[in-house]
Amino acid sequence: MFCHVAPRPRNAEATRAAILAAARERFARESYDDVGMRDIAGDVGVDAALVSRYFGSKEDLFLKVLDHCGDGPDLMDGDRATFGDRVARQAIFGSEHDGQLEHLLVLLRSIGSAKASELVRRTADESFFGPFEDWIGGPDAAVRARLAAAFIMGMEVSREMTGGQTLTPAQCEAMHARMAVILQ
Amino acid sequence: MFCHVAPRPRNAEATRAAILAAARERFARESYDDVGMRDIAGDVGVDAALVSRYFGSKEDLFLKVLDHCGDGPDLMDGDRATFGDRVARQAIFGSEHDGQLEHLLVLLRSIGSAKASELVRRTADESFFGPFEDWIGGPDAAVRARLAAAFIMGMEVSREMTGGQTLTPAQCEAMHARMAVILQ
DNA sequence: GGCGCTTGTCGGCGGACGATGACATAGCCA
DNA sequence: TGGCTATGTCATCGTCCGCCGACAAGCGCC
Repeated sequence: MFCHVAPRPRNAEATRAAILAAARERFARESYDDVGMRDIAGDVGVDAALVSRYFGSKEDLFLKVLDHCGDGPDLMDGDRATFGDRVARQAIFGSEHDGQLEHLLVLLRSIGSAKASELVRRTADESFFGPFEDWIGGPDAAVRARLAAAFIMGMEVSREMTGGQTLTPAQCEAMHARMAVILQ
Repeated sequence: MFCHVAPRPRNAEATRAAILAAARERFARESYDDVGMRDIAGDVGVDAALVSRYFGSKEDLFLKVLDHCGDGPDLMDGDRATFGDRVARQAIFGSEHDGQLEHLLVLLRSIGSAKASELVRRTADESFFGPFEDWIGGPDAAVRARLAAAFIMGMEVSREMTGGQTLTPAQCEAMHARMAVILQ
């Protein structure tokens, strides 16, 4: 029997990227404290020491993830007109991969851990709120960006806390859509 | 020199209550994972082993804190008519002791830690959302309660993440007040 | 083929944590 | 006063974590 798994090709660049992707996924699903270097390394299929070697410390890795928040699908992708409906659906019903909200989830999970919170505080503005404000545009863009982000994150929190047993999701979505319209 | 601090009087009931209060304070400020038994014990001025003895495990202590969420000042105290303004002010500007929002903060901090999150999921409904729905009243109380709670928590998250550098808090508050009115 | 650099693994160190059982002491009651 | 129980402390265990230095294995080059 060949009981070995296929060994990862010796490609530092690809391995680095895979580690970063796995870390991003983990940090979007669990808190900074709950994610261990061994977990991330296990996802990729390498040793935990390699993660330390490539990214220095856990803090540095987390910062790298924050830096790359602009990659992949974004909640700013798509038509402005359908923003409310689109985002409300994801925030309230979730999605198998939480695609567009992944960046916000990373920020959200950092709440609590003093270390991660501090790191986020220094980077959230330039890496997320700035582009978001620009995308929203119009008067009071900063205020409306923060209100929208707050509402989305709060909805995520609420959904996780209650496990989604609200009996009227349609009304929830309708109200959220209305709120989004108001913010727009 | 009398270099000893005044020893705590031997009163199990009072000590128990002090531990519970300190734990509640800690859990409202830091995440479940970041709060250590030694921290709580240190706040009260007792040994960490005593906390374990009185409350069993850290989980049990956390559950006790959740049970006593109904004590003290509550966000449901006060006139319904001023609910939006009052809560918006605390959520956006904060307060030295975050008085009325303390319960929500405990719930909020649990996000991330898989253990705490699971505990909250089982108790949030009956200990918080239930009374909140009853207090709100009217049609779709459940939906509106969750929307309001989500918005408040999201605002807390946002405030902590950005460190409160938004330049137009007055407009923020005005918008939140309008939102509260809409929900009401 | 053999050398040398890159890529990755292994074992372990030091520290923090929750939990536990043995021990000390204060305060009450006879 | 002398003992007894409630109250609190101390030392320690096992576990998990981030991190690091030493080692093994692949791959290009002469």
